[in-house]
Amino acid sequence: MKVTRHEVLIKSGNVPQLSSIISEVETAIKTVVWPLKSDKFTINPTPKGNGVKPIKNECMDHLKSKGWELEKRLTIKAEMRPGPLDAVKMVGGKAFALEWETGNISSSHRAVNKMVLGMLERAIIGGILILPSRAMYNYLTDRVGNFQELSPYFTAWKNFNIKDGYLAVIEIEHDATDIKSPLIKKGTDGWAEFKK
Amino acid sequence: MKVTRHEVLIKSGNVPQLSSIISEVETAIKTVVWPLKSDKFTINPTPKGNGVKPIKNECMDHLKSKGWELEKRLTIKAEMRPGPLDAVKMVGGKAFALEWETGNISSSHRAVNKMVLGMLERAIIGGILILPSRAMYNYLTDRVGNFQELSPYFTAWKNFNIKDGYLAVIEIEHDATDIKSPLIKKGTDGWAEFKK
DNA sequence: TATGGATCCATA
DNA sequence: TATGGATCCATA
Repeated sequence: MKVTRHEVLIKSGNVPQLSSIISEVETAIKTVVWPLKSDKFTINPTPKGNGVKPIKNECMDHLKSKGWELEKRLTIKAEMRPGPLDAVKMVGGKAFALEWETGNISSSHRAVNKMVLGMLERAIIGGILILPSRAMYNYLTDRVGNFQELSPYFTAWKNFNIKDGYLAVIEIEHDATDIKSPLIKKGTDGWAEFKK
Repeated sequence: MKVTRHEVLIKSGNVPQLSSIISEVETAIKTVVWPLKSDKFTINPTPKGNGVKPIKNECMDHLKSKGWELEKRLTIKAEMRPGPLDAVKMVGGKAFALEWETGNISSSHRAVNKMVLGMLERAIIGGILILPSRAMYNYLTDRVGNFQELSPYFTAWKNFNIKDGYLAVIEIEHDATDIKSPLIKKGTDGWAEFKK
């Protein structure tokens, strides 16, 4: 998998180990391949043909090996019963959050809103959201989050006044297309195939 | 239908005819009944049993009679191909937006983000989002937008610095429950077909 | 019960 | 093709 864009929405004050966090995340993205055991990510270019759930697994495994905690629950606000974040790294006593968006595009809005809220409440020091490019989106489950569709909203999120924090959105894309590459199965079947 | 809460997120500067807009919207909400032709909204209290699509129709019809334009497309930003807003009223040469949320809760995040963006870009002078209460939500399609689940994010949206504008979220609820009231019919989106 | 999906629909 | 939605799933 390759990184095609890295858009910074908020960067201010002091964020411990920021450059190594960014480096770890981008390196982890590049470890993601398809089919499994191959040396790059080759997607079957069937429109809306591929499921999304298993795609992020190798990235998360790599981050875990670098000290990130997976499926970590953080208390963002007292009245929220928080769902887990995909990955969290503790840096200088503070939490840095990573989300690899595989839900609907509207869910991407919630993901960014949650990271902003977390920074305002000082529950996290920063966050990164990973989204497919529009080119990749065309081969995935209809209406999943994608960089292009979220991008008009970037100017709004840039308005937040955060003292110390970092917020970015990373666009990813397959390395190649091949009609002979297996479709990523949808639903729980895809997960089962990944685990074999 | 009744209005159970009206939470103001942004109120600043000058918004033409604001009090009459609020009054029209709240009056329109109260015209919504179920079953049709009855005098109040009586919901069948089957958990997740009722569809959401037809609920807002009477409210929109009432607003249309008060000069609101329905399913109106506004250019929020140049690079967006905008979807329609549920209802828009022109006041003092400016557009005031109304959305009655019937999608997934994550879609409610997008709806508010869009109104904030519209105010920052000065494409709209204000906006109101209408959401079911948690009590009503329990009888509707699973995971639809609801006031309680969105409320932890209100503090984030209150941070925006808008010169002239109004942004609010209104919570609505059925007037009564009755197991003999007809279920509101569901469509075939999402997993509905898959299940068959 | 609560939260974050994962999927397909309708329509301009 | 692009956008907003509507529906049910998985799991703590």
